[in-house]
Amino acid sequence: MSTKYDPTAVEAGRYETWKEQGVFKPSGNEEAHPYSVVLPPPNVTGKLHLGHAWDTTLQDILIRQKRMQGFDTLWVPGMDHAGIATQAKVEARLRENNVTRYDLGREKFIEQVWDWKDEYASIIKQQWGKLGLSLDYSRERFTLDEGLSKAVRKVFVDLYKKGLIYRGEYIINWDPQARTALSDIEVIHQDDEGAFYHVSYPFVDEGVTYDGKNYIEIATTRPETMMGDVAVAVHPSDERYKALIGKQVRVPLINRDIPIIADEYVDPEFGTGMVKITPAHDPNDFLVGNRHNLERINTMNDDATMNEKAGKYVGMDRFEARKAIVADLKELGVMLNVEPIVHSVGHSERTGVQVESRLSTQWFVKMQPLAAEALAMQKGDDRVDFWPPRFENTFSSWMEDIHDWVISRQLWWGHQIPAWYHKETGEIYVGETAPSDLENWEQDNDVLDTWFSSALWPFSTMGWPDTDSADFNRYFPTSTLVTGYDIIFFWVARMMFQSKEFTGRQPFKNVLIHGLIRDEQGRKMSKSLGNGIDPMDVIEKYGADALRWFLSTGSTPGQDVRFSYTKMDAAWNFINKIWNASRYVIMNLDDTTEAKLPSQAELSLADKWIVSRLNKTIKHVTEMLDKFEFSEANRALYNFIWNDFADWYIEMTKETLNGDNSQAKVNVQNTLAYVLDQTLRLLHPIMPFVTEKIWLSMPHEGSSLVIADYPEYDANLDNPIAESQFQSLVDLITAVRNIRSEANAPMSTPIDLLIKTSDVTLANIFAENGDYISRFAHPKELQISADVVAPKLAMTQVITNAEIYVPLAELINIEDEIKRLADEVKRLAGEVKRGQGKLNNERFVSNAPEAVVVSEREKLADWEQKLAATEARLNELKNA
RNA sequence: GGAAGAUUAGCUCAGUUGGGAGAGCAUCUGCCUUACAAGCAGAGGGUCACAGGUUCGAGCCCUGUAUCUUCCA
Repeated sequence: MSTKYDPTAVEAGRYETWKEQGVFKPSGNEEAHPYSVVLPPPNVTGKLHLGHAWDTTLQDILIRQKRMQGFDTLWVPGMDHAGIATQAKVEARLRENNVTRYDLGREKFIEQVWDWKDEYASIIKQQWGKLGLSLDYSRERFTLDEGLSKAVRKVFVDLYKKGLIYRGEYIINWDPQARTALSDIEVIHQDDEGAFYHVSYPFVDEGVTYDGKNYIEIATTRPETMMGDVAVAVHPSDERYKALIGKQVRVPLINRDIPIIADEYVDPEFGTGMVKITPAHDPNDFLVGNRHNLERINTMNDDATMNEKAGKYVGMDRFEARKAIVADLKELGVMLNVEPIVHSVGHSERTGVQVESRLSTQWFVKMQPLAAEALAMQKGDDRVDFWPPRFENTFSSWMEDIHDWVISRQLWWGHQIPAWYHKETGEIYVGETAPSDLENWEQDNDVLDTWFSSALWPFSTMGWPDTDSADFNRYFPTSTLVTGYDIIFFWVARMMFQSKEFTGRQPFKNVLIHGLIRDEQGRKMSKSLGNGIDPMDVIEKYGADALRWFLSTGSTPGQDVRFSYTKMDAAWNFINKIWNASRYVIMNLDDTTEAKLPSQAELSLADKWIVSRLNKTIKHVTEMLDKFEFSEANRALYNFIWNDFADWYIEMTKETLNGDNSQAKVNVQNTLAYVLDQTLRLLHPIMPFVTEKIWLSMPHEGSSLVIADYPEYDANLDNPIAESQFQSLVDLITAVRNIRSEANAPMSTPIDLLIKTSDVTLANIFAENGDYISRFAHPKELQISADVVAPKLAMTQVITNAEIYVPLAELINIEDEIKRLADEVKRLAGEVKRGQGKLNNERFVSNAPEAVVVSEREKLADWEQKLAATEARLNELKNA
């Protein structure tokens, strides 16, 4: 083994070996409980980023731990076709050669997208391997594969037959670049700089005035939609405008006469309290238009250029048209005021362009009944538990105020809608298979929203709609879904209502929600900022295990985490520590060493102590992982390995291993191997590569840690007495180190060590462990006795039930020592006072739990003893 | 406008039934001790945002305020 941890060497070939061994497949053990996870399918749009690495690492930790614990584990991989995003990428690639998808035609274009898909799918699979994910590739799925497409068709047809899918002309969000409809949640609202254009609309009839003027003032942020104006609305109870209701005003530029109407939708407080109504270009106006039977004038083409309804502006892009219209209004003298404002503007999540509200015919899912079922499910036994629980509010408040879901997309890449229109009669046919007289029908050109298929993922990947399929019966509902809070609406909620509707069950028992990964400055990683970090680069430099350690440490559930190279350094350092501790252990084993714990009778104090500490760590780590508290589990492992095992236990074993007691040596070897073996098992789900590598280099049974048993807590191994006795030893050694440091007396400087104690047990422990004291404190002479007489020129440390003196005639500055002791007395006196204050408080003694009072008494006694001893020594020095 | 989260050491963050404030990094001091100098040993450093309240006891529970972030409208 090299003296430094080299992740490249450790990880090379390991993943391939695991795949060959087939250790990622379910055990198929009928006796075992199943534990299943479906991987959130990454988009085939591109490579995996750090967010994927985080998400999948958490899943792999869970799956690997459960597998080792004997569950029949299944982790299903797969990818998402990501309709709009992937299509946009392929179109962009074509555009480089001045080709559009229309030049190619639908069929040829789709072929190109499949090529793209194959290219990125293979990159993504490589990345999964680099991360070490224990996926069952024999069950890999793709949202567009035959089985999943069948599920999609069945769901569409069933919902249609139940009246939960309908087709109609409504106002929807339109992406004019991708030229497709978008659902509400695919629109990102952001504050943009714009303007309120105040325009005068003159009254048609002579003599009509308001506020002494022959016009009214209308404010709009989107003057380019003026050509579609069909009314002006006021609030019915707005006293200012009551007299105007029913009057006509004339829209400038196109000179259309439109009525002033009353509608409750208008907010009298906002602006002038008058709004122009443009039903074909605004969702609220659309509703107002419906209530008043207003005409819908669509003035734009699907690429957001103006159409013939826009008069002279026809052919202009919407933003050009705005400029031209503003100029013309100024020219006409009807532009009263231009007021710059910052307002919220919708942008397409995928293409980034400003979204248009557009009137068009689309397919919708009627959400109310489905949402109600999902909400009801959450009140029963078959509920989905959110971790942390607050995210259930995110889910339920969205579900409670749900809008119908636009599911048709004017794209080519995706599941084509299983609806056909009769060429002559116009009749609609919806079915899982095409009509038999296909020549008379034309299939709907549109495809379904990608999320329509992702929503079925937990059961469509298990063989549904074949409800007799083995996987569906064995592994559904799944155990845990892991994903980020940013797609609770997009995905989690939709899986929940579709699963409830079609399987009658929860799709997963738990949903673990994590945050986003940010850059060192706390900014979101994005292409435009160029601050994204490729997980493969990180793995290249630090190894997958270090990345996984970082990703599972230092953040609390649901909270964002900042990536930082400092933390990656710390992760690498920790693994290097594990590597070297293991190296030490392995170097010191014999051929006969077994990773088996010797009987209690054969264990030394240090052995009992480390075993007890390990046992507690096992308990804590298991409990924390059961609650998805990865960070807490990792912290316990870190402290155990670095502070307990490496800093203390290993250092102590050097005494025995270099000694001449061969039986003691064998026991220590076995204990070392046992503790390391157990520790590697605990670590394996988190850092699979390095643990496997080390484990295979030491005495072991079995072919791989992947399928080895996970450690279990054993109450018999808890040893509070050993822990407390060992602690005395640690306190003693620390005290001497402290004195050496204070007195600038390094280990090479010889000292004498005088321990004064009347505690016989303690004196025995120190005497029995004299070798350790020698090793760590290097005393020239060691004296342990109840009647030690300390010379004046000695430094003092007081520990529980003992006083420690180190005579240092040449090195000691008596004034400094007096000051140090005086400070110590002050500190101890404060502790004693605090303890007494508590215990003298009758209400504390009677109200606090018995255990707390007892521990408070013990602590006070300890402080009092230390105070008395320190004070005595201080007076001794002062009076001498 | 509604909701959620955050505010703890110089920096990044833990702190899970309320019972003496922690880690990593950074800083200071001393050590090449036969696993690791990317290491070891020792040390310093915090009115737990602010103001009230509940309690024998509050970083933790309640109310309000401030600042920042996110989601929704």
